[in-house]
Amino acid sequence: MKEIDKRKISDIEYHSMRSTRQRSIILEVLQGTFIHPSAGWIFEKVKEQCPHISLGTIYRNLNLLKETGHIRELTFGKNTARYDGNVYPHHHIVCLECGKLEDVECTVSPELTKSVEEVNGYKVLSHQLEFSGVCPDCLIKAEGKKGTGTW
Amino acid sequence: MKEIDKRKISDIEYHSMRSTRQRSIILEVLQGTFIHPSAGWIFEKVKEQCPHISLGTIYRNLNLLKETGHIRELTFGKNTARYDGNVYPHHHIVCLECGKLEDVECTVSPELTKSVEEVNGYKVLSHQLEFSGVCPDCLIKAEGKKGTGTW
DNA sequence: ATTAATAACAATAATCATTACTGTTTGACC
DNA sequence: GGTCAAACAGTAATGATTATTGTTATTAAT
Repeated sequence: MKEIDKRKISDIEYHSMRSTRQRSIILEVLQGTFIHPSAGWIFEKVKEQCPHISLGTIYRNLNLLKETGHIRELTFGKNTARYDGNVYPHHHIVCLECGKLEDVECTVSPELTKSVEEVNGYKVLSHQLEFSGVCPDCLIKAEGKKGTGTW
Repeated sequence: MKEIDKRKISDIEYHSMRSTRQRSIILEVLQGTFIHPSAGWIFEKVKEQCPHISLGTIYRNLNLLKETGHIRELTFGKNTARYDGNVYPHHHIVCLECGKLEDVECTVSPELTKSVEEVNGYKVLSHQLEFSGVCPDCLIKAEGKKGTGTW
């Protein structure tokens, strides 16, 4: 087997994927937003640069990028899956009113994981902490409505 | 408004639901298992006592029971929803090999929630901590396979 | 540079959990 | 027992995601 010079190839290629225009645009779009978009949103956005792309391509590439560790897939409750270009470990909070999904800076103590492994006997590979509530914008709207008595 | 004598009516009735045979059986089945079953599993189980029940009734009642706080709905990743008759606050761990879903005894510190409220400005209403890994049974199976070199 | 092999593509059909609809039955209250 | 809304069974519809098919484009070797 021939030795590969890793310096010459892009991150995507190193992960044994071809470098395609569609794939690059999808990754760029996802890394250029903070809204943790859905596959549909990404589809619309990528179409601006690549009008003939199909939804299947979006899904196929999101799965590939997820498997190679370039992006994260977030599945919150029964809602449609959303994607995160930030793979640095972090958690999320979702607004129950408007569906907004934001990052949360906090850490689950490693002792907690260790205790779960001891008590339940599992090998713990990952954990996910999800908060849900009402975002500042929706809190203000609710306050306004209360004041005018429109509900 | 007439005063209701809460002692005379069941918990379900107090929550402004009729007491129906189907609904009672669904709740009983769910409270009588620890496996956190899916709607389909509940459907099969309830059919033993109620052969003509339809899947729509299962879903409609699971949603009603959830909304009235009798049960919890667990949505783990993209998997099908699973239900928990234990509404006492607790968290879960899922086995990535066999899909088993078990309870975990641990608490997320209230300070964490408070800090999220302060930093992100949300009113936090709930949180969910989900571990994933490999359960003891599947760990043993994997060990066995390694030994015999069958993979 | 040409070409062969194959990964990725667009378009579309299929899947599957869940929800909505329709006409019928049943429980709660008088 | 009669009334009537709620709940039912059965089934059709929905919608996100996945699979399929034939075509195109990228890589790597000649």
